[in-house]
Amino acid sequence: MTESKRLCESVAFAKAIADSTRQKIMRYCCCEWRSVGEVADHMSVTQPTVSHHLAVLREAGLVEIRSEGKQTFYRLNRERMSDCCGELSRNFELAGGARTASKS
Amino acid sequence: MTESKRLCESVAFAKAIADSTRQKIMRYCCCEWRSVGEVADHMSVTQPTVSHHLAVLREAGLVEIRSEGKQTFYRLNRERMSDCCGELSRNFELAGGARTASKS
DNA sequence: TTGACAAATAGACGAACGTCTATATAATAA
DNA sequence: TTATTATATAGACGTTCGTCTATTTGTCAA
Repeated sequence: MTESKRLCESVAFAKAIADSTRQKIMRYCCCEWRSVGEVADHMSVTQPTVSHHLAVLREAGLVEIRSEGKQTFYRLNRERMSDCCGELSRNFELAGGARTASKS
Repeated sequence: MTESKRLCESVAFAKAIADSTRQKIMRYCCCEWRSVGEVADHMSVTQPTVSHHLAVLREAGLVEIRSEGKQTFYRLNRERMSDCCGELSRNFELAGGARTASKS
């Protein structure tokens, strides 16, 4: 993979997480499956706004999705998160990169 | 430090690196001191635009500065970069966090 | 099928952002 | 001092982004 491609992916990752509402959602969905309604109740924005942010995270591959009846559950994709953090580190030649990322 | 404060810092970090021009600058200044003019010559944007981006990176603590005569040299602050990546990992409970970050 | 509920989508609106040109500031040389 | 060079700042302009309300889509129960 070329360097510019790698930078491009790191930029996409950074853009996806560069919002406080989204990071709050990520934190809330870090370790448990959460329905859209649950997330909206937990925060100070409307349900469509939550849906919008979840879509941004989904397009960045940062959340996993599971449907059940009328509800849709989201959970942070921690492996992806780890990979992205590792790539970020590697792009700027930090000492050894992040611990959990290895495949390139 | 509170969780919301931690999230806030991760958001600020993400915003600072969430631009392709800035990441190109960071990459170019990763391992060598570079003057503003050098950076501008290396890229496809004007000198004031480079100055603007360097100011954003400076305010986020992501570059170090050194003045010499008329010139100003910038270099990526890799330790800070490492700390921010580590904090990002820790905020979302990745397995162990980044390798190089430990103090909290 | 109809009604109720959950989530997604559409469209509007203001704020924030990236870039530019023009200009100001600072340091050196003549 | 004046001219020159390097960088920063100011202000304008178009684009992207986050949020909202209104509506649509999808799923289940009666």
